[in-house]
Amino acid sequence: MGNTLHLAASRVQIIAAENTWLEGKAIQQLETTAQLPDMVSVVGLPDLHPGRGYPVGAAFFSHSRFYPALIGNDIGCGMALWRTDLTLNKWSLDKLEKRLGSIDNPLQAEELPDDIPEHFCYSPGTIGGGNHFAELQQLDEIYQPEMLETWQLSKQQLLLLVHSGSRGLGQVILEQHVREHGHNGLIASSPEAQSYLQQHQQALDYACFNRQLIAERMLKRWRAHGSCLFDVSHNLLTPYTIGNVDGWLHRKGATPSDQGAVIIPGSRGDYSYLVQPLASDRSLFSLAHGAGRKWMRGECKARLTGRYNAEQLSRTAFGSRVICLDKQLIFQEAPEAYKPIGGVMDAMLQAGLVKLIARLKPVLTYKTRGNKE
DNA sequence: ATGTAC
Repeated sequence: MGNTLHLAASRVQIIAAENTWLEGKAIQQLETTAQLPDMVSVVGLPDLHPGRGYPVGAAFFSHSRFYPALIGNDIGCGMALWRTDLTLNKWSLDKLEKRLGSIDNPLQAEELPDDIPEHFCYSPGTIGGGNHFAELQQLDEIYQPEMLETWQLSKQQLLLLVHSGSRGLGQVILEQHVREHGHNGLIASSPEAQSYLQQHQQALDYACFNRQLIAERMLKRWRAHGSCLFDVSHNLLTPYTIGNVDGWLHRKGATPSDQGAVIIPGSRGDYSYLVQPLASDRSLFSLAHGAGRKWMRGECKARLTGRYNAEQLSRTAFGSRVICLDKQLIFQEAPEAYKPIGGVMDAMLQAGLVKLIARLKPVLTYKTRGNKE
């Protein structure tokens, strides 16, 4: 191949600004992943951070073989943004919080449509743990008013953002895969690959359906109505042709830039940005999926415990509220544990990957009502 | 990340 040298030089790309801070371990993981057999190129996005062996906030392009372990257990995890008819004039924060109650218990069979696939049964209607959340947001700054007209969105209307995935289903799929194939990946033409792709699709479908269940469940508690503006996954595998290579695009915490408008959320105490992606092969058609962790989960409590208690962490600088009765989790998910979203956006703007549509700020975040020490 | 493994 005539362009081997060029390929070798550009096998690992990182989208970053001068002030983007990236953990060394994450870059190391990115470089290690780039060495996997049949890997063509990898891109670290500005929210790149270490994961279990492989980094999060990255896209990986391979040919003839793909790696389910790169997608991880939460196949189909993503963001759904809903327009609602809720306004802060109609409902106080107190009332919204009270009326929402708990959505920690899975919906029962009788609360679900009866024509759904059998595997849509893993804790339906629940958001799960970790960085998952459901959040009411309010428009704060508008850069492209015409986009909001297209969505028939006024400044008073609250938006509902749901970040969740395929719950136990993706976990079962990955576990079975790793048991049988370890981390060697699958030859794309093999029957095993076809089988994984079929299960992967089921997980994508379930994750999307689950986000809809969550949104509808919340709106019902508020006696409100809404409609989904978009639903985009950031953990998925897609067949793709890039630079004349027919291969496989793995996105792990990487938001697609080829599916229309998307949202890049900050931490629960930071802004979120609605953006119009400008698709680019330089970023493997991907964007950051959020702010990216700054601190490891295990160290958050010790780092913050002298400054805040759990109660204080349930209120943010925006005056928004975070419903999270799990004491460990609220420290792990504190705004300080994440990078500021501004820097992530700067890196993507400088790289010409996005055009801003609007800035949103949090109003009420749901994590869990499960009371845990 | 996970109807969590010990």
